[in-house]
Amino acid sequence: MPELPEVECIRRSLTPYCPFVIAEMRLSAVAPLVAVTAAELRTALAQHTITRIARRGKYLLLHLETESILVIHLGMTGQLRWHAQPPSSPHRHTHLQLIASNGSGLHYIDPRRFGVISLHPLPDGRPHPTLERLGPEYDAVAATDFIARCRRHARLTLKSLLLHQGVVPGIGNIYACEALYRAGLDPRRLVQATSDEALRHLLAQIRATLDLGIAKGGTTLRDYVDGHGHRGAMKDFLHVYDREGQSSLDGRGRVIRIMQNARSTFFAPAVQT
DNA sequence: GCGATCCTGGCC
DNA sequence: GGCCAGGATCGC
Repeated sequence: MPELPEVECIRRSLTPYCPFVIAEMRLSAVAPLVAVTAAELRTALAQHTITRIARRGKYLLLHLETESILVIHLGMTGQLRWHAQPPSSPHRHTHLQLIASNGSGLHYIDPRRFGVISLHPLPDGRPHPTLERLGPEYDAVAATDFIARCRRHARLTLKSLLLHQGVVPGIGNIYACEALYRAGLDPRRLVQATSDEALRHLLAQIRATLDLGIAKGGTTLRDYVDGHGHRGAMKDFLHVYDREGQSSLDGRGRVIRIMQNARSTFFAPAVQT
Protein backbone atom coordinates (compact mmCIF):
# COMPACT_ATOMS: atom_id res chain seq x y z
CA MET A 1 0.00 0.00 0.00
CA PRO A 2 2.28 2.77 1.06
CA GLU A 3 5.10 4.06 -1.08
CA LEU A 4 7.58 6.80 -0.17
CA PRO A 5 5.11 9.74 -0.11
CA GLU A 6 2.65 7.85 2.09
CA VAL A 7 5.39 6.71 4.47
CA GLU A 8 6.74 10.26 4.64
CA CYS A 9 3.27 11.64 5.42
CA ILE A 10 2.88 9.08 8.21
CA ARG A 11 6.29 10.07 9.56
CA ARG A 12 5.35 13.74 9.60
CA SER A 13 1.96 13.07 11.20
CA LEU A 14 3.56 11.16 14.09
CA THR A 15 6.59 13.37 14.69
CA PRO A 16 4.72 15.74 17.09
CA TYR A 17 4.34 12.87 19.58
CA CYS A 18 8.07 12.50 20.09
CA PRO A 19 9.66 12.06 22.52
CA PHE A 20 7.39 9.16 23.44
CA VAL A 21 8.02 7.00 26.51
CA ILE A 22 6.92 3.39 25.99
CA ALA A 23 5.36 2.21 29.24
CA GLU A 24 3.96 -0.96 27.77
CA MET A 25 4.40 -3.01 24.60
CA ARG A 26 1.70 -5.39 23.30
CA LEU A 27 2.39 -7.78 20.45
CA SER A 28 -0.03 -10.06 18.58
CA ALA A 29 0.75 -13.75 18.18
CA VAL A 30 1.11 -13.34 14.40
CA ALA A 31 2.99 -10.03 14.27
CA PRO A 32 5.31 -9.97 11.21
CA LEU A 33 8.61 -10.03 13.10
CA VAL A 34 11.77 -10.35 11.02
CA ALA A 35 15.06 -11.52 12.57
CA VAL A 36 13.90 -10.63 16.09
CA THR A 37 11.97 -12.52 18.76
CA ALA A 38 9.14 -11.07 20.79
CA ALA A 39 11.39 -11.13 23.87
CA GLU A 40 14.17 -9.25 22.07
CA LEU A 41 11.70 -6.65 20.86
CA ARG A 42 10.30 -6.21 24.36
CA THR A 43 13.78 -5.72 25.81
CA ALA A 44 14.59 -3.11 23.16
CA LEU A 45 11.33 -1.15 23.55
CA ALA A 46 9.72 -1.45 26.96
CA GLN A 47 10.55 1.46 29.30
CA HIS A 48 12.52 3.17 26.53
CA THR A 49 11.89 6.42 24.66
CA ILE A 50 11.25 7.08 20.98
CA THR A 51 13.22 10.27 20.41
CA ARG A 52 12.42 10.86 16.72
CA ILE A 53 11.00 9.16 13.64
CA ALA A 54 12.98 9.04 10.41
CA ARG A 55 12.45 7.39 7.03
CA ARG A 56 14.58 5.48 4.53
CA GLY A 57 12.81 4.46 1.35
CA LYS A 58 9.58 2.86 2.54
CA TYR A 59 10.97 2.08 6.00
CA LEU A 60 9.96 4.01 9.10
CA LEU A 61 12.80 4.29 11.62
CA LEU A 62 11.72 4.91 15.21
CA HIS A 63 14.88 5.99 17.00
CA LEU A 64 15.23 5.08 20.65
CA GLU A 65 17.34 6.86 23.23
CA THR A 66 19.45 3.69 23.43
CA GLU A 67 20.69 4.19 19.82
CA SER A 68 18.65 1.15 18.84
CA ILE A 69 16.09 1.69 16.05
CA LEU A 70 12.66 0.11 15.68
CA VAL A 71 12.31 -0.65 11.95
CA ILE A 72 8.81 -0.79 10.48
CA HIS A 73 7.88 -1.54 6.87
CA LEU A 74 4.15 -1.30 6.09
CA GLY A 75 4.10 -3.83 3.26
CA MET A 76 0.88 -3.61 1.23
CA THR A 77 -1.71 -2.99 3.93
CA GLY A 78 0.16 -1.68 6.97
CA GLN A 79 -0.89 1.38 8.97
CA LEU A 80 0.75 3.16 11.88
CA ARG A 81 -1.88 5.08 13.83
CA TRP A 82 -1.84 7.44 16.78
CA HIS A 83 -4.52 7.10 19.47
CA ALA A 84 -4.81 9.75 22.17
CA GLN A 85 -6.80 7.26 24.25
CA PRO A 86 -7.11 3.48 23.98
CA PRO A 87 -9.65 2.88 21.16
CA SER A 88 -12.99 1.42 22.28
CA SER A 89 -12.83 -1.21 19.55
CA PRO A 90 -9.24 -1.87 18.47
CA HIS A 91 -8.70 -2.88 14.86
CA ARG A 92 -8.86 -6.62 14.32
CA HIS A 93 -5.40 -6.83 12.77
CA THR A 94 -3.48 -4.78 15.31
CA HIS A 95 -0.08 -6.43 15.74
CA LEU A 96 1.95 -4.00 17.81
CA GLN A 97 0.90 -1.43 20.38
CA LEU A 98 3.30 1.00 22.03
CA ILE A 99 1.45 2.54 24.95
CA ALA A 100 2.38 5.52 27.14
CA SER A 101 1.52 5.73 30.85
CA ASN A 102 -1.42 8.08 30.08
CA GLY A 103 -2.98 5.53 27.71
CA SER A 104 -2.05 7.23 24.44
CA GLY A 105 -0.24 5.08 21.95
CA LEU A 106 0.99 4.02 18.53
CA HIS A 107 -0.77 1.10 16.87
CA TYR A 108 0.63 -0.97 13.99
CA ILE A 109 -2.16 -2.59 11.93
CA ASP A 110 -1.55 -4.95 9.02
CA PRO A 111 -4.25 -7.34 7.70
CA ARG A 112 -2.08 -9.06 5.10
CA ARG A 113 1.03 -9.18 7.27
CA PHE A 114 3.36 -8.36 4.38
CA GLY A 115 4.95 -5.78 6.64
CA VAL A 116 8.13 -6.00 8.69
CA ILE A 117 8.80 -5.26 12.33
CA SER A 118 12.48 -5.47 13.18
CA LEU A 119 15.40 -3.75 14.85
CA HIS A 120 18.53 -2.05 13.61
CA PRO A 121 21.03 -3.18 14.50
CA LEU A 122 19.73 -6.71 15.01
CA PRO A 123 20.02 -8.20 18.51
CA ASP A 124 23.22 -9.98 17.47
CA GLY A 125 24.77 -6.67 16.41
CA ARG A 126 24.53 -7.20 12.66
CA PRO A 127 22.94 -4.43 10.60
CA HIS A 128 19.34 -4.89 9.44
CA PRO A 129 19.76 -6.85 6.18
CA THR A 130 17.49 -5.05 3.70
CA LEU A 131 17.91 -1.58 5.17
CA GLU A 132 21.61 -1.77 4.34
CA ARG A 133 21.02 -2.43 0.66
CA LEU A 134 18.89 0.64 -0.04
CA GLY A 135 20.19 3.21 -2.51
CA PRO A 136 20.45 6.93 -1.65
CA GLU A 137 17.30 8.98 -1.07
CA TYR A 138 15.54 10.50 -4.10
CA ASP A 139 16.16 14.07 -2.94
CA ALA A 140 19.82 13.54 -2.13
CA VAL A 141 21.20 11.35 -4.94
CA ALA A 142 23.45 13.09 -7.48
CA ALA A 143 22.44 12.63 -11.12
CA THR A 144 25.79 11.03 -11.94
CA ASP A 145 25.36 8.54 -9.09
CA PHE A 146 21.80 7.78 -10.19
CA ILE A 147 22.92 7.10 -13.76
CA ALA A 148 25.77 4.88 -12.55
CA ARG A 149 23.32 2.86 -10.43
CA CYS A 150 20.97 2.48 -13.38
CA ARG A 151 23.80 1.21 -15.56
CA ARG A 152 24.37 -1.69 -13.13
CA HIS A 153 20.96 -3.02 -14.21
CA ALA A 154 21.35 -2.72 -17.99
CA ARG A 155 18.97 -5.55 -18.83
CA LEU A 156 16.06 -4.51 -16.62
CA THR A 157 13.07 -2.70 -18.04
CA LEU A 158 12.64 0.87 -16.81
CA LYS A 159 9.59 -0.21 -14.79
CA SER A 160 11.57 -2.91 -12.97
CA LEU A 161 14.46 -0.49 -12.50
CA LEU A 162 12.27 1.98 -10.62
CA LEU A 163 10.90 -0.75 -8.35
CA HIS A 164 14.46 -1.83 -7.48
CA GLN A 165 15.11 -0.47 -4.00
CA GLY A 166 18.88 -0.45 -4.53
CA VAL A 167 18.63 2.34 -7.12
CA VAL A 168 16.26 4.92 -5.60
CA PRO A 169 14.32 3.37 -2.72
CA GLY A 170 10.70 4.18 -1.98
CA ILE A 171 9.17 4.01 -5.46
CA GLY A 172 6.34 1.49 -5.82
CA ASN A 173 3.87 0.55 -8.52
CA ILE A 174 1.91 3.82 -8.55
CA TYR A 175 4.79 6.29 -8.57
CA ALA A 176 6.83 4.17 -11.01
CA CYS A 177 3.99 4.42 -13.55
CA GLU A 178 3.55 8.14 -12.87
CA ALA A 179 7.24 9.05 -13.13
CA LEU A 180 7.61 7.15 -16.43
CA TYR A 181 4.57 8.94 -17.85
CA ARG A 182 5.94 12.33 -16.88
CA ALA A 183 9.33 11.41 -18.34
CA GLY A 184 7.74 10.23 -21.61
CA LEU A 185 9.44 6.84 -21.33
CA ASP A 186 7.96 3.45 -22.23
CA PRO A 187 7.96 1.21 -19.14
CA ARG A 188 9.03 -1.76 -21.32
CA ARG A 189 12.17 -0.04 -22.56
CA LEU A 190 15.46 -1.54 -21.36
CA VAL A 191 17.92 0.50 -19.31
CA GLN A 192 20.64 -0.28 -21.87
CA ALA A 193 18.48 1.34 -24.56
CA THR A 194 18.12 4.56 -22.56
CA SER A 195 20.50 7.52 -22.85
CA ASP A 196 22.16 9.31 -19.93
CA GLU A 197 20.15 12.38 -20.86
CA ALA A 198 16.88 10.43 -20.65
CA LEU A 199 17.88 8.98 -17.27
CA ARG A 200 18.73 12.45 -16.01
CA HIS A 201 15.29 13.61 -17.07
CA LEU A 202 13.73 10.55 -15.43
CA LEU A 203 15.38 11.43 -12.10
CA ALA A 204 13.95 14.94 -12.30
CA GLN A 205 10.47 13.49 -12.90
CA ILE A 206 10.86 11.00 -10.05
CA ARG A 207 11.60 13.95 -7.76
CA ALA A 208 8.66 15.97 -9.04
CA THR A 209 6.29 13.01 -8.72
CA LEU A 210 7.31 12.03 -5.18
CA ASP A 211 7.34 15.65 -3.98
CA LEU A 212 3.82 16.17 -5.34
CA GLY A 213 2.69 12.96 -3.68
CA ILE A 214 3.97 14.24 -0.33
CA ALA A 215 2.45 17.69 -0.87
CA LYS A 216 -0.96 16.11 -1.59
CA GLY A 217 -0.79 13.93 1.51
CA GLY A 218 -0.22 10.63 -0.33
CA THR A 219 -2.39 8.43 -2.54
CA THR A 220 -5.44 6.76 -1.01
CA LEU A 221 -6.71 4.07 -3.36
CA ARG A 222 -8.43 2.15 -0.63
CA ASP A 223 -6.69 1.75 2.73
CA TYR A 224 -4.02 4.39 3.08
CA VAL A 225 -4.36 6.86 5.94
CA ASP A 226 -1.73 8.81 7.87
CA GLY A 227 -1.09 8.59 11.60
CA HIS A 228 -4.27 10.54 12.34
CA GLY A 229 -6.44 8.42 10.04
CA HIS A 230 -6.56 11.10 7.32
CA ARG A 231 -6.73 10.07 3.68
CA GLY A 232 -4.45 11.53 1.00
CA ALA A 233 -5.57 13.55 -2.04
CA MET A 234 -2.94 12.46 -4.58
CA LYS A 235 -5.28 10.03 -6.38
CA ASP A 236 -6.89 13.01 -8.11
CA PHE A 237 -3.52 14.02 -9.53
CA LEU A 238 -2.40 10.67 -10.98
CA HIS A 239 -1.94 10.81 -14.75
CA VAL A 240 -2.16 7.11 -15.60
CA TYR A 241 -2.40 4.81 -12.58
CA ASP A 242 -5.78 3.04 -12.38
CA ARG A 243 -7.03 4.82 -15.52
CA GLU A 244 -7.14 1.90 -17.96
CA GLY A 245 -9.26 2.77 -21.00
CA GLN A 246 -9.45 6.47 -20.12
CA SER A 247 -7.31 9.34 -21.30
CA SER A 248 -4.38 10.37 -19.12
CA LEU A 249 -5.18 13.15 -16.65
CA ASP A 250 -3.71 15.84 -18.92
CA GLY A 251 -5.48 14.35 -21.94
CA ARG A 252 -2.34 13.63 -23.96
CA GLY A 253 -2.98 9.93 -24.55
CA ARG A 254 -5.18 6.90 -23.91
CA VAL A 255 -4.08 4.71 -21.00
CA ILE A 256 -3.61 0.96 -21.37
CA ARG A 257 -2.72 -1.65 -18.75
CA ILE A 258 -0.14 -4.37 -19.28
CA MET A 259 1.36 -6.94 -16.91
CA GLN A 260 5.07 -6.77 -16.07
CA ASN A 261 6.47 -9.23 -13.55
CA ALA A 262 2.92 -10.14 -12.60
CA ARG A 263 2.09 -6.55 -11.69
CA SER A 264 -0.04 -4.02 -13.53
CA THR A 265 1.66 -1.23 -15.43
CA PHE A 266 -0.46 1.70 -16.63
CA PHE A 267 0.90 3.84 -19.45
CA ALA A 268 -0.01 5.87 -22.51
CA PRO A 269 1.78 4.54 -25.63
CA ALA A 270 1.11 7.75 -27.54
CA VAL A 271 3.09 9.72 -24.96
CA GLN A 272 5.68 7.24 -23.79
CA THR A 273 8.47 5.94 -26.03
C1' DG B 1 15.30 -12.00 -14.96
C1' DC B 2 10.99 -14.52 -13.93
C1' DG B 3 7.42 -16.83 -11.33
C1' DA B 4 5.93 -18.47 -6.97
C1' DT B 5 5.12 -17.22 -2.38
C1' DC B 6 3.78 -15.07 2.04
C1' DC B 7 -1.64 -13.28 3.69
C1' DT B 8 -6.54 -11.03 4.04
C1' DG B 9 -10.23 -8.65 2.00
C1' DG B 10 -12.91 -6.31 -1.55
C1' DC B 11 -15.01 -6.47 -5.83
C1' DC B 12 -17.10 -8.56 -10.02
C1' DG C 1 -16.01 -18.62 -6.60
C1' DG C 2 -12.22 -16.34 -8.84
C1' DC C 3 -9.34 -12.48 -9.48
C1' DC C 4 -6.88 -8.66 -8.04
C1' DA C 5 -4.32 -5.60 -4.74
C1' DG C 6 -0.02 0.08 -3.03
C1' DG C 7 5.76 -5.26 -1.58
C1' DA C 8 9.90 -7.91 -1.31
C1' DT C 9 12.34 -12.34 -0.98
C1' DC C 10 13.42 -16.69 -2.59
C1' DG C 11 14.55 -20.31 -5.68
C1' DC C 12 15.12 -21.77 -10.47
